[in-house]
Amino acid sequence: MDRRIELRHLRYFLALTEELHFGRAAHRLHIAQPALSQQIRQLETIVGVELFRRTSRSVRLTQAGAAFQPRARSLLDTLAADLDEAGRVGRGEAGRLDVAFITSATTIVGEHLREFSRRRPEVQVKLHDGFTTDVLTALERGTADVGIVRDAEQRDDIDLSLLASERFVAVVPTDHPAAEGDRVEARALAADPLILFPRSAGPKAFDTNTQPLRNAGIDVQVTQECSHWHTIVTFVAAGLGVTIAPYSVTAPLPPGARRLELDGPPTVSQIFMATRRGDDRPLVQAFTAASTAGGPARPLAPSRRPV
Amino acid sequence: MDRRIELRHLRYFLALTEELHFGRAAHRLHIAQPALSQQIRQLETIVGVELFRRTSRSVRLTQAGAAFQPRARSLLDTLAADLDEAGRVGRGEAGRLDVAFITSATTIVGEHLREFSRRRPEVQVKLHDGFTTDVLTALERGTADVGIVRDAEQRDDIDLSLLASERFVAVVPTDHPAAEGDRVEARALAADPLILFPRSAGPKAFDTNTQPLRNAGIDVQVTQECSHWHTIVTFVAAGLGVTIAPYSVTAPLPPGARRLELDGPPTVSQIFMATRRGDDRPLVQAFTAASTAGGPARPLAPSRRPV
DNA sequence: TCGATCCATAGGAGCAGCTTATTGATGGGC
DNA sequence: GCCCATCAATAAGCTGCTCCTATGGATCGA
Repeated sequence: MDRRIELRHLRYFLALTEELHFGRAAHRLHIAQPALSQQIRQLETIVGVELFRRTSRSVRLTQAGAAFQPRARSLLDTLAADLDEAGRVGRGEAGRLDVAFITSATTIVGEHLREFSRRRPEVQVKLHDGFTTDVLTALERGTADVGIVRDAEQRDDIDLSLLASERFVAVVPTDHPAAEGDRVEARALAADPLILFPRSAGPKAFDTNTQPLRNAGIDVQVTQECSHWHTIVTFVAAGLGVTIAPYSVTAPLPPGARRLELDGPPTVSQIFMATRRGDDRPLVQAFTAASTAGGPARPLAPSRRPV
Repeated sequence: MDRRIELRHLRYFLALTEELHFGRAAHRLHIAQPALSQQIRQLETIVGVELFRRTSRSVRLTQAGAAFQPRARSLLDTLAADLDEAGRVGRGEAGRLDVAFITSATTIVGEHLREFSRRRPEVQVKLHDGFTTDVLTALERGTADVGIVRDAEQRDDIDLSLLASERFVAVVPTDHPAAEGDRVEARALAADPLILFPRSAGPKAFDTNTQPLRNAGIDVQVTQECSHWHTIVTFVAAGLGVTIAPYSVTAPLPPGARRLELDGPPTVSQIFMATRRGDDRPLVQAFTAASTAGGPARPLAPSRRPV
């Protein structure tokens, strides 16, 4: 007789605490009265104490029963909420998403995030900024669920989906000869020292970034290597050289630097969302899908499950 | 197929989250592997999401499963604690006890309470002080579980058990002729105005309290009626008259009043614990029993129930 | 004293959950 | 490259628990 407690016991117990009448409580539970008597008795042997004091004329809660009632009630409520929550997580409506992104994409990530949060207000997004290598490492190791990188190369284990494109622009010191106009031809920068991130930080990104110069027949030589765009444009403003940068990292510019549109065949920088290949988790799917237009993603009336 | 969730599902789910292997988890649960597969599948249809991603080589938690695990764990732990608590309440080892007592018994109630709290540290005692009528009313109405009264008369619906006895003493102003000694004969107070509570506040208590005077052949006439002993002895100290009081309410006395032992046949005031007749709740029994000597009331190793 | 009410008990039936046996898929070893 | 080991899913039958109906027994009002 070492039966274990089941939720049935709690459900029956609570019905009886409310009705204080075996017949009515049983009716409400859609069972016959003897079944309820049995189960309540069983619960009492499990707990080891009398929960109801009954005569043939009345049913009253004992102190132990009175103490147990709110706890049982709360337990069932909690469980219902937990099931609901698990369901939402499973459908990608709630949960936590780790997003790793390169610092130079902060503006675009922010825009995307605002849209995603509107669609999935219950999802907690954890952000991690870093260099391209950090982002990819986080993705590989599972530290991040989604990575956001710029001009990445294709890989077997990673899916890329385009998040945004933006043109490259030139950034020159305000005392540069070309700084008086709004536009510049790449070849006009041939003699200037070039400030840029090291190629090792992202070969494909580096090559894309310098494409306008190579299109103009310039032999690309980086005079000053910096890791952060913020540092690069600051150095430009200080008159140490010029750079070619994706538009979004040049707004705003520090005083002393000036942005110029590039003449010639347009080259774009592409920002990708990167996910592990085969990662079909709903939240990941929802995040990458948030850039595409679409209706509200969550059902209007979340179904409440009986417990 | 609208089966309801049961604790069995949670127990099986948790075992599987820990083992991440159907065979081992089933073994630990003392069931066969297919039974576990069935129940997990059933749980998943109830929740509406996949909780484990399984291949024939591996079993992994999904995000929904990972989100549900700590909640399920906590639910079972909570339930175990709740059952434990209900058991303790049922055995009178925990819970709440409402004790109504007369103000003049404060000292004795305090002593009794200290002993009771030592024995039942988990019981929360709620105290209500008032006059004898308040105490009895609270007991009748169920507002109080135990009442503590002084020199009460027997009643059909209330059980009395003696808590303490104490002698009566006289209290006189320090300028009273008898105040020079330590003792006094009751008849020496015959001419003094008597300060006491009204007889209507408790006829039996009043009669007991005035017994020493009546033994001395004095016709008892209360000159000044007060409800609280504190007020009575203050009036005595102010020289308005004398009184006869149970010892405990005369310690300490305000300046200006002096306590004298009474000569003659001793009369005692009895303090009773009053309970509703037939109230066999363990806490009530334990409280009334706390005055009698006895070992520790709670088992040394409370049994932990499996859930 | 009789009847009504209501909880407990008794005995039987149906089904949920368990069992063993087997299938099917995956991955490692020779 | 084939075979075997591993492991979860499926199939089919059995067991035991929960529920049922019928009845007993206690209490209260008329």
